[in-house]
Amino acid sequence: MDGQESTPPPLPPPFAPPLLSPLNAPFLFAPSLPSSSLHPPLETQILPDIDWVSLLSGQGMLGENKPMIESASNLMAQNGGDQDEKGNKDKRKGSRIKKTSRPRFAFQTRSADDILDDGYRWRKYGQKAVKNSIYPSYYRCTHHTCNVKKQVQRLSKDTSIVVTTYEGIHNHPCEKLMETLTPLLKQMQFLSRF
DNA sequence: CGCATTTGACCAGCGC
DNA sequence: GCGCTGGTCAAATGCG
Repeated sequence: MDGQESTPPPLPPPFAPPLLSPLNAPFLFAPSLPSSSLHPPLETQILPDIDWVSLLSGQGMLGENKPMIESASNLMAQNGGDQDEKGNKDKRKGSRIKKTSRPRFAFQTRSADDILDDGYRWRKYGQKAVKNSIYPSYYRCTHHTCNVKKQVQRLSKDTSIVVTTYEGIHNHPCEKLMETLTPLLKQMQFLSRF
């Protein structure tokens, strides 16, 4: 554990598709903007709608950039973004939604830390051993109106690689980003008066 | 005291 | 139809 990897958090999913719902547009690119709290990843791969079997069995895509935006936006178009999940809040029954029913974005990141600071606040709601992975953790965005989830797990073949999967699109601005940008925006407004 | 994490149980989807 | 697996819930616990 040297400092080799104080991992640069990969950019959260929403950064991707300009094709996504215009409703979310204002926030789509936010997290990808550079800021003191959002460092660029040292080594990050974006994965298309994940093939966990090949991924976790060592055939990961590290080394070959694969665009995932298309598959993600397709999913989005089919499902109307993270708008689903409405109506199945009633207790546990029926609360589970079909897998792949929401846009998903995955990153491979070489990191010592499981938690990547993407500027949003996350609450862990579960962790359990699954067949092809080492105790993946499940997180949910703490924003009350936001249903975005993410799954964090390490490759069984190479535990230095963290695979982060985002599901859904944030429907609110990134707090940290806003903190960072606010003074900048004010300054720009001020300068634009001249 | 409030919020986040842990953890076991529960449940739905999928493959056989 | 049954069993397995992954994903989620929610109570208990920990921490600031």
